[in-house]
Amino acid sequence: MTESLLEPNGSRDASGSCAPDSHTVAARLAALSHPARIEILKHLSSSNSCCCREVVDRFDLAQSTVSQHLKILVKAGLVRFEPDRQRSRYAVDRAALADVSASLNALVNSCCSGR
Amino acid sequence: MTESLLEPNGSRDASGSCAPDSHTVAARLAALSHPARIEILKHLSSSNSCCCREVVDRFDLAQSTVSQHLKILVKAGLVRFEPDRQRSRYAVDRAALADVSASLNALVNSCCSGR
DNA sequence: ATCGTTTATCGCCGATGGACGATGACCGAA
DNA sequence: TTCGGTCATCGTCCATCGGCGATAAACGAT
Repeated sequence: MTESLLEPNGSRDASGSCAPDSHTVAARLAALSHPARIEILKHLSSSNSCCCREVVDRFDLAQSTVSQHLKILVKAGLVRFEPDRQRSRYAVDRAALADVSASLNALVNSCCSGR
Repeated sequence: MTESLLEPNGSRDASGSCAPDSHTVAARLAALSHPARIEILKHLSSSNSCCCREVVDRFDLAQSTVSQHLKILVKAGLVRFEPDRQRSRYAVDRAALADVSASLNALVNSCCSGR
C-alpha cells in the first residue's frame, strides 16, 4: 500500500471541527464519481426505498452491473441496505450524503482560506 | 441558493437552479477522489502558486507521478496552469473548486428534498 | 558549448474499475 | 413440487489508473 506519506491524521482546523483525512474523503468521493451511481442515488432519493429490480428497469444496465453499483454505494456508506425476504431494499442515507458534501465544503474552504 | 455562473454544460431546470449533468459532476469528483491530489490541492492553496518541483519535494512521489496528478487536476479545471519559462506555475482555481462543491451540494439537496 | 535543473511525456507494469453473462440461492405463487 | 421472478456473486474481458524510471526538450548559468 502506498499510503502514509500524506497528512498526519485527524488534523483539526482552527474552527475545531475535525477534518477527515484525505483517504477518507477521497474514498467517499470515489463512490460518487460515476455518472451511473449519481443517477442511481437520485432515483433512490425520489422514491424513498427501492429494490434492485426497480433500478435495473429504470436504467439501461444489466442487473449484475446495477447490483455492483449499489454495493459500492453501500460500502461507501451512502446507501443503506436492508435485505428483505425477496427484494432487497436500498435507501439513500441522506445524513451520510450531507456529510460528504460537508467534507468537500471543508476542503474547499480550507483551500480558499489558506492563502 | 448558490450561483454557478460558469459551466457551459450546466442545464438550467425549471426551478432556476443549475443542475449539471451526472457526467460532468462525476468527472470533476473523480479528479478529487485521490488522496494525493487532495493533498496537492491543499498544498497549492497554501502557497498561492507552485512549480512542479515544490510539490515533488513536499510529497514522497516521483516527479513523473506528480506531473501526472497535476495534469489531471488541470484537465478537470481545478488547477490553473501557466507555463513559465522554466518552471511551470500551478495555482488552485478557487472558483472552480467552489463550483464543484456547489454542484455536490445541489445533488445532495435534490436527494434530500425529493421525498 | 556544456552542465545542471525543471518539466512533460513515453513505456511498462500491476492493480482496479466497469461491464456483461451465467449460475445458484431464495422466495412467492400456481 | 414446479415455475417464475429477484438477487448476489463469480468469472471473464477490456479499459483505465497509479506508480515508476528513462528520456528529451527547454532554460539558466557557467
